[in-house]
Amino acid sequence: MLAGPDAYTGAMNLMGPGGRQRNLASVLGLLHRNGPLSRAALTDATGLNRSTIADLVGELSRSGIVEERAPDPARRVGRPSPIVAIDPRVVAVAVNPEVDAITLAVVRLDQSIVLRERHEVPRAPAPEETARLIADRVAHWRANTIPDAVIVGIGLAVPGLVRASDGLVRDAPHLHWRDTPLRELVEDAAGLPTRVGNDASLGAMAEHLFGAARDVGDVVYLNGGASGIGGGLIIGGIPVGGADGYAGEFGQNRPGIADEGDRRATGGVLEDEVSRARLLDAVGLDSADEPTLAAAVAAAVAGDDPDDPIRCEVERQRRILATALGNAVNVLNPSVVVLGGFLATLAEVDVDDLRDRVRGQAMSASTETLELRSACLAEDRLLIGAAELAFAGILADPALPTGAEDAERDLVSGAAPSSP
Amino acid sequence: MLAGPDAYTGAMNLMGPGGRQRNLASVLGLLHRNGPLSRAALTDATGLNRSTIADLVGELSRSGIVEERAPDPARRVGRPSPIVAIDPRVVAVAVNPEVDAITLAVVRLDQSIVLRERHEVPRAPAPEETARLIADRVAHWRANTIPDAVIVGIGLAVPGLVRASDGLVRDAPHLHWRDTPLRELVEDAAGLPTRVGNDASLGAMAEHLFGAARDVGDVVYLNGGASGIGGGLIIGGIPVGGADGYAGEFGQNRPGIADEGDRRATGGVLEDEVSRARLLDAVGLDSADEPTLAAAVAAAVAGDDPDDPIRCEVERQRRILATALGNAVNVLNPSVVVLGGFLATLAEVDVDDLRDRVRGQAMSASTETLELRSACLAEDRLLIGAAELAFAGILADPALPTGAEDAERDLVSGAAPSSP
DNA sequence: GCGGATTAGTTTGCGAAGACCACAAACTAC
DNA sequence: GTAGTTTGTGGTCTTCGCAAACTAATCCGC
Repeated sequence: MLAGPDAYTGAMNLMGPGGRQRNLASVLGLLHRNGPLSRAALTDATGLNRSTIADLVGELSRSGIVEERAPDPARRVGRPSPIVAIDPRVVAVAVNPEVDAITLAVVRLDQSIVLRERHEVPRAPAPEETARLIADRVAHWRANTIPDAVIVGIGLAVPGLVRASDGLVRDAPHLHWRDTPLRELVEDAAGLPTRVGNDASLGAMAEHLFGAARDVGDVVYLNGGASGIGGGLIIGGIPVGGADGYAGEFGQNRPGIADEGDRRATGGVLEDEVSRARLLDAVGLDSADEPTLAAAVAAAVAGDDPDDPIRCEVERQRRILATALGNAVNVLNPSVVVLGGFLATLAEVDVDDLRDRVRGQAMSASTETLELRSACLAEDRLLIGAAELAFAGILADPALPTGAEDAERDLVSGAAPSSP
Repeated sequence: MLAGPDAYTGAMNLMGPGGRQRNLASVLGLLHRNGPLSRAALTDATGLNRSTIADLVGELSRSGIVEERAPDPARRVGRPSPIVAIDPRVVAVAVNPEVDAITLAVVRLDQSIVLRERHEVPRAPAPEETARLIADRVAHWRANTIPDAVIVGIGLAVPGLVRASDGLVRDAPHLHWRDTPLRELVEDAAGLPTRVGNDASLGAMAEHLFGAARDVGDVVYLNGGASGIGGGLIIGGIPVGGADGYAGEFGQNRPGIADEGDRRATGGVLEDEVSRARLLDAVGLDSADEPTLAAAVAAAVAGDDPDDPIRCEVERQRRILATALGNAVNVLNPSVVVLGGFLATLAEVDVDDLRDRVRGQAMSASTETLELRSACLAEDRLLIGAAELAFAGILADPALPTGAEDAERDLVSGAAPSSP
């Protein structure tokens, strides 16, 4: 594009993300987080002018990112306002590779999950294998399952340390991945913009946006899984990665252990002391899903034998967990702590008691308004979090091309989707 | 203000802080953080157009917030660019009440300290006393010392828990203040916009902006004082307060203590185990300033007696400190940890060794790029932090009236400052 | 069921703000 | 001095959001 001396090149405003982009993002963000809203509601929420909202919605609609529906059967006086909703065709691919399986999903920008596939693998999958599987499945879906979808990108939730800047998996011990350029691998294989994140951090983001900590600005999230304890932080409404994206590794912390008799592991590392394996051991099971474990724990605690070994182990783990949470609360002053996995099981034995214990270990002021909650998105959590990574781009700058415009244009002109 | 049917009420853009305000703030922020810059440098740094920078600087200049100087004797080819600097008349009042004294200062928006006064008090000052002193001194300065200064507000650094939302001092144990509406008290007494913050958090902000962690986005700051250990966080370049503003209280944490023999206090609270008092005790002094203490510690460590009690105590505290730092690093993945007060003394015994110890206690990836640094702003730190609090308003929205315009107008018109 | 009240979409014009351009100014290097 | 470079300046143009006036669609009271 040659720009003559008098041509106004426009388009690129060097001011950076400002003005228009910002407003588009705020409208789209509202729809993304809150679900469908009337134009009137958008006007209210953004504080923008009616005409401006009309214009913004028009632009998003023309880009194929949102669609307008007839107003709800109005229950109020006045002219009914059309409902603006996210176009269901805008989706992301979410992937969660684990030791025993790779889970893939297609997640809509409106946060609903279109499809989910679990591919069992005999042993920990190699990165290349994972990339290939993703590419295959994406191609297959595009051709068959969701031909009219616009896939804006791929998000991966990896159980391990991930460098945020370039999607390099530094160390995922259970997958035996070390310094794996996963983002590059997947991007090359599937030909779609790809982002990689730590599973627990993405879980935190999902719980913050759509789960137990919805609309809460300062959240500490801790998840207890079979392989350890991971976590994530939301501070001031923003997911925290730290300098390299490794933030949130509560599992490696060494909390104080008040009673030396409570110590089981030599290092005093949280995830060695508070662990699902020890809990299973006490319960006398080799493996169990979370409800089974929870039931066994609940039964032991409900019994009246104060020396019940299950009960003792639960109490021991709760004591140490309380100290770890107290430390986190002192430093971060969150308003909600969300617990997932077996940590939720541990907490639910008696949430109020655990809260009191945390209060005993942290400053009173910080714990006054503190709430402990159990995570609530279950198996969708990581997929929603991973999708969120893929959506980050379009949410930050909805004007950026994603392919949705083309689909829209094709639709409008009645032509077949452009694929040479 | 009546707005006729065709009057453009303008001024308030419901878009919130956008466009103009943003650009003014970014120019002013650059000057505030970097010191004087040429207009060309501003153009570069902001990415804005030359003409836009001219306009913005013009507006700031007309408001009396910045001034333009003749270009530096140019050393480069091309037309020299005028230097834009912050007007030295724009100041804030910074206050740091302590048990034995109240320190007040007048700090320029360019971060230089115009004057500092230390008012010794026989016993912990009452809040009302503090407010009255501030009001008196401000009145005095206005009349005598700095008649042409424009005081944009008052910032207080309080050693205790401060609720960020309303400047309520929840608990400042050494001052015996509890649930004291300090912001209100000072605002009423002095008639100036007032902000209150925790001393350590403000120290963190100062070190981040102008000190040891300058230009570093993710910082953990820990300060060891006579009364305990306080701290502050900078995450993604933003000072972190948490839900209520109490974040950063590392001193109340309970880190793991690997060797039970290292335990001195029953609770295992960091600031009971790692404390200046215990260090002084080991050194055999009743009280000492930091250099004296540091010298004694250095001497003991330099000696070749491995059983030297000072050396042992230092090593013990370093072991526990390392665990506490490891915990913080795991959770926050900062790129720099800044240590102040006696914690700097402890660290400086052997910084590399302490770093290695932290590495041993935290995940390797997070500590790869980790740096431990000593704080460097000394006694100015809290005052600069407090002033920053007072400047927050003008920095966020330079267009907001501060009184600087009036001073400028008076100056230009040659009239005496308006004071009825 | 009809007119007023209410709420919200639509259209039009305006003003703010920043980008680009052409030109002038000020300096260095040769 | 002249050429080349960098930067300030002023004018024009585009974008974007707002206000105002109008219109549309609903509810409500009588």
